Amino acid sequence: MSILLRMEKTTPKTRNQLDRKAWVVAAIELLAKEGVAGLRVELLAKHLKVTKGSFYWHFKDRRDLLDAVLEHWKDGRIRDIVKQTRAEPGQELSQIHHVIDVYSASRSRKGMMIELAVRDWARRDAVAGQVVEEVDTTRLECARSLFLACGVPMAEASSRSMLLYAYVFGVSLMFCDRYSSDVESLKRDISDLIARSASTRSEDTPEAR
Amino acid sequence: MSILLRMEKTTPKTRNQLDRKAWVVAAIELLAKEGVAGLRVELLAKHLKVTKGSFYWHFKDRRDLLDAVLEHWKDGRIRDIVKQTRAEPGQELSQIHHVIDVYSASRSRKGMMIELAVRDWARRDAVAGQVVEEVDTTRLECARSLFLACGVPMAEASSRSMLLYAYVFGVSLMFCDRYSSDVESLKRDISDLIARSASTRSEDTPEAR
DNA sequence: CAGGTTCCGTACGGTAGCGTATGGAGGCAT
DNA sequence: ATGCCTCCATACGCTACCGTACGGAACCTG
Repeated sequence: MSILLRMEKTTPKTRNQLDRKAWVVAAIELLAKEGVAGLRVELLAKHLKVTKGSFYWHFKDRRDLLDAVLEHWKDGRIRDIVKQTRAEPGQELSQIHHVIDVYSASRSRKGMMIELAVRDWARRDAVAGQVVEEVDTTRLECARSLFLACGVPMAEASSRSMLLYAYVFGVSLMFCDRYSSDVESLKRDISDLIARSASTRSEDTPEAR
Repeated sequence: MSILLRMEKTTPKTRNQLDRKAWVVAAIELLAKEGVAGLRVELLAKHLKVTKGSFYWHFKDRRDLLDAVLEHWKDGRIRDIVKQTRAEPGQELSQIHHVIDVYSASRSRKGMMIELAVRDWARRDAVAGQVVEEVDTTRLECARSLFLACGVPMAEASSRSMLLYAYVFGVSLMFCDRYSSDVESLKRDISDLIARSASTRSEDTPEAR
């Protein structure tokens, strides 16, 4: 009966059957901690309390896993972007600040660790590079549209979008904790620097903050 | 005779004797290409046309090499910082733009590859983290003094310094080539955004570059 | 020239990781 | 119950790498 078949497929809790997604999720976890070079099959299997015999049933080889990781990450990121850059009319400026805040390393540390691991990976792997490029393009377009909605002209909206994402990635691999005593206010000031003209662009209050 | 001894020490061209520095230089080369995980003893020896028997005479183990690489990199970076942030009075603003320009990935690509490799390394290694922190602190202080010389108040000078370096590192691991048709003008605009208030801070010529 | 030192090659044991082959346990169908 | 299919364990060969032991060549010193 196909009904019973589907019931088993949808609730495989009776046995701890691993599927591709479970492997990919665990792989991303390990990727965040150890980097691509540390993403090894047997180590990953140990984390999942199984042997690699299971792995090579679900995946052709290690590269197959890596590709699946990239696809999974790309889909999740792109879904996240459109969710975080969707602003109510008039709320675009605060939404920009929100985006900067979300990516601020201290907040979602785990997500940033994955991000940095993937980006370092992308420096030497063409497939990863392609994925990062697609994610970047989507992010930059979404951020730019936010700036445009604030009245920022096109060229400057592009510049500020690039500055925004380059900053959040760059600051997450700096050690700014020891540099300033008050890191929070420092990051708030930088957030204002990146988004400033979006508020002062209304042709008045040049000194307003 | 100590004279002959020193002559041989200073001109060891007769034989291709390798010293620690030669190994470290080659190691940094490999580090830029493959990352820390790819910095392996036997592979490095092959690049130098010798065997690892030579390596283990000059170094206690692999970690000894890594520490030497970090020290060498740190010294070079700190020397470079003071050289590039030393501005003639009145030339501080253009010097800021120059610093941004130098770190712009397209220029000194190799140096940035090393930089990114070290920073990714520093995310998982305490010693590398300490080195990066020291370099960052020095860089931020030097950049801040440039902003201060432009008349920027203390808090904003700190913010803009952090923004500057976070940007140059962040943008170097993005793929902005496909995003904008004119990358050069885009980067120039961003450079202006980072340094802008330094010029408008003189309470006149708000439209001047 | 004899002896010591410096520097490097060779050979070895040991570990970790990739991928394959094969068997086996459990669920599912007839 | 029997056979098939799914999923995983075990065992194996292979490679790459680390670190050590030892030998030898080139050079210096006396």
